[in-house]
Amino acid sequence: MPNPSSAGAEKRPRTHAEINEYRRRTLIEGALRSLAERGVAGTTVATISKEAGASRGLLGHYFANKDDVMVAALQHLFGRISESVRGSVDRMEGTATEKLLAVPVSLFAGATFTELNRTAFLALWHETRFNEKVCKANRQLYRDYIIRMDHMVRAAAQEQGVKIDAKQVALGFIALSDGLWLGLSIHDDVLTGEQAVDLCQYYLRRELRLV
Amino acid sequence: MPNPSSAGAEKRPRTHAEINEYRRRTLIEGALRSLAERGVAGTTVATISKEAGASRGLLGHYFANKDDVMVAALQHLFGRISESVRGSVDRMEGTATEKLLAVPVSLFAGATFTELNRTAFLALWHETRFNEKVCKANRQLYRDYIIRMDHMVRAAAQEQGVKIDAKQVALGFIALSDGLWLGLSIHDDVLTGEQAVDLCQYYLRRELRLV
DNA sequence: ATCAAAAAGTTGGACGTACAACAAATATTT
DNA sequence: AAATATTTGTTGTACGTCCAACTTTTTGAT
Repeated sequence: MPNPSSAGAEKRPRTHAEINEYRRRTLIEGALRSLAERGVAGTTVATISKEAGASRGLLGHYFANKDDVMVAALQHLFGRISESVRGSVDRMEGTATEKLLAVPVSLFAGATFTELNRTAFLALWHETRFNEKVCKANRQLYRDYIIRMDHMVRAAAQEQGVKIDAKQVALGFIALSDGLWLGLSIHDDVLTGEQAVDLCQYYLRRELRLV
Repeated sequence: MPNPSSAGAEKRPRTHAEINEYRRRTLIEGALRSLAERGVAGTTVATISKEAGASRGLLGHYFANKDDVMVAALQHLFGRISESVRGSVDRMEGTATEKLLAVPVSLFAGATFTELNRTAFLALWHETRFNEKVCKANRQLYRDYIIRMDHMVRAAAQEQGVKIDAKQVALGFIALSDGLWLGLSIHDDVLTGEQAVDLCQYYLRRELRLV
């Protein structure tokens, strides 16, 4: 009964290629849901499979072991967020500065800044400390993320005609937004998404001498 | 044989009061070491007890269950860091502004910013999502932390004669430093402790109109 | 001050549960 | 019919909690 809990109405895949893609994806999404709902310690082959609407044994057919599922889950989650941000930034028309300031908006927008994403991300960040493969994957993803932010900051700085250490500003922004992401996921009462966006934009404006 | 791995030379406690304090402390420290070395999923009653130099059954004598150990571990860790920062700030002579700028220095100093502290903290932050008691304890600790930072920011702002939203600045600083704490614990190659201090101080100086 | 009874600290094993990984059998696609 | 997908049962390990036996400290009557 391939009918994962939250996937909703998806027509059943028929060809081997379709099945393969479908199972991989639903198992990964099941892993993320399980991580978000039950945490690292509570996530087992059984919970992942159940969330994915598959049997226990099927996980072994698509992944060598549980650790590999975690790696795929991190890449999937990071990729989803990254694409969402990049998509909404690329789609918009405006100056490099405006695009840079749109990043935090997208980062803390409803579709991205969900309970599932936040909690799963925290779980996988924890996982990086004890799973070498997850750690390596995360390093690579962050390297690319830093480079992308560095480019955006540099373009905006050039546009504003200010000389700044773009790398440093990019790292500061990433640290700030990560802190807000994880902090907010714990203290819903202390800070709203809007405040988080404000703090990030304020930080960037400051660095670009716009305030 | 009450001889915890890393506690070193401590004379064996004799009185019930001493024993009680000693066991509680070493069990909590054992839990933190286990969390840092093995993570949430790898930390069991057996690993905690082993790190503490006690038998498995003893944990049940001092704590109702494993979850309660986690709560105590979070309070212990947070308290240790908090006292370290507060101690080094209170001890120094200087203006309110200088004291505020000393916070990030203390936060990223060798004694506090250790692999053990970082990894254990990340593990316990993850734990907050799935352990109601840990979550509540963390909320209270952060509430106090925010209030303390808010006071320090307010004092520094008054000293500099600038009007700022102290709460907002405090939250921004906490998010930034948390992001750097956790980010750095994952990417040792990207950022040094000095850079983290610079970023935090720069942020605060900016808000105080010192740059 | 002495010393036995009480209290507190401590241990390692037992129990039931649940895990990841494997294997053999069945169903579906090619 | 061959290959691939999928399920269910099995295996050995390890978990948290409980518990009965044992040791050390404390108490209090003398």
